Amino acid sequence: MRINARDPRPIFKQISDALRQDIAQGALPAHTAIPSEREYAEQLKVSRMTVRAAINELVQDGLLVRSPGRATVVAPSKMNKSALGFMSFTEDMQARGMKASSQMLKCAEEMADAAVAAQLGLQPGARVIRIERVRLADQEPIALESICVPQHRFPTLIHCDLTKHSVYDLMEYEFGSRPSIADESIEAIQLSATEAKLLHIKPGSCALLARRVTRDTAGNLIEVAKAIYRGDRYRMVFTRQR
Amino acid sequence: MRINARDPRPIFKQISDALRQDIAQGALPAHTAIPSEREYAEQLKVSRMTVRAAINELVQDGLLVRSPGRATVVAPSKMNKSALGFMSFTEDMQARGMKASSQMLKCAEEMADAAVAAQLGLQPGARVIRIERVRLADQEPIALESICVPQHRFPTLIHCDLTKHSVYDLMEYEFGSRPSIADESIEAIQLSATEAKLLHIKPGSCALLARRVTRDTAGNLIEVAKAIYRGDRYRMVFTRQR
DNA sequence: ACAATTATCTGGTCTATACCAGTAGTAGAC
DNA sequence: GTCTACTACTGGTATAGACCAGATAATTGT
Repeated sequence: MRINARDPRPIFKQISDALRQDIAQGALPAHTAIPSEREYAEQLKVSRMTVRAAINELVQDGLLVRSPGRATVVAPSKMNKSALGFMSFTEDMQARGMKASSQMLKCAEEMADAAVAAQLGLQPGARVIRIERVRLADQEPIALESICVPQHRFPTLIHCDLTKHSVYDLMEYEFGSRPSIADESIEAIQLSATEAKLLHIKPGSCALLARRVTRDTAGNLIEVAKAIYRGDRYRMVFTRQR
Repeated sequence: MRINARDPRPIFKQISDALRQDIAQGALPAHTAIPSEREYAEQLKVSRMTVRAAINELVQDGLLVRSPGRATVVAPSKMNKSALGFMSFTEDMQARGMKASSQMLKCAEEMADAAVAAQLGLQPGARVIRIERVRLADQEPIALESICVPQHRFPTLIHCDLTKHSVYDLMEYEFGSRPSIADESIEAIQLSATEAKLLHIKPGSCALLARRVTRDTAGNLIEVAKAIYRGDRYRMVFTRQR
């Protein structure tokens, strides 16, 4: 490896790119200790701070792990995967080895109220599709779900067979809009009489209220969702990284 | 703002924390240009590279945006919710513009029970440090928190001043173990009489129960935490990507 | 009044050096 | 042999300076 002065990339970028490639190609397997920062600096005839800038980039990306006093080593590949990800109810239950089904409460076009319009970036009164369902896992009611999507983006969604396909699958494969990133909030609430009845439990029981605003890969706002999960049957799990 | 030489945090961290707080509290609204790196350096009597390190952290977190030739500005608020990534209670409250404090219930070394030992990858009976606190936001009790860390990795943690520094900061800067990735689960529960009393609300009220197992950047298991948040005062927010 | 130049800002990169706190191997004391 | 003290390493932090390219504002020349 050598530094090329005519390369338009900054020096630290040349170093980090070369290192990144070595790791990707397996020339540096997991747990391998890379040469020390001072060694790199001397060998490449650059300052140690420049080498550090290069290594910092890869540490940030989770490809390298620093061990003060010891060395910097290539991260095990399991750490390289960003494990956080959100799922539709269908996927969620599938991951738990249960079968998801639904009981439709409402599926209709309507005018967006002010709150929903704002969350979806629409004019108040724009047309949206609202789908309300009781969600079941292995035939047992687990959650109440209400989702709202802009009508102009998914015009024929109300005519699709929602018992056969998950809404997310339809969004992606029928309308070319893949859910990609979501802002979510979770709080603990007490169930009202109506909600409790639909979930077959006592009014006043505890439940999780999850709200979600979803964007597709292009950054379009595609869904606002509200879901109420039985506190006695559902635990939400996820992975966070910082 | 001033640099405190007796603060265990490195200088760049003191600067970035102060800036982060200013942004969270609205002292620096979105699109505000912050002073130039050279200005900060001169005013705080530190090197420009140190200021850069602090600003880099916030740019990384999406709180600041650099504009070469112009200035560094506060990111628009929709971007700057330090959304993805997990946080300590202290950071969480800081992000909401509130002041975190604690009321210590327990801080002691003890034997790990089977469950905790398994989660931390220790032998049953290994020594752990348990810290139980009531967490307050702006003097109001919000959460009950119980964390458990392996004694061998943070041997002197019980002697640290936990009122001055967050446990995560101490882990990172006193013991060189930066929390990096966490498996978390959330459920809705009813408060017991004891819990309700500590939180100053009625027994049987709804609450969020969050459990967390945390690893540091090197992949070591460093913490199991359990936190109970008042349902009427706390909403957990985060961003998911898939 | 307008356009072109210049001076002075900004962040981006880089150097060379320094000291610290840990880790680990080794040489010497016992 | 075993233990301790030393030493040579590691990455972590910090300094003070330097030059670059792009953006901007001030100063020119016309």
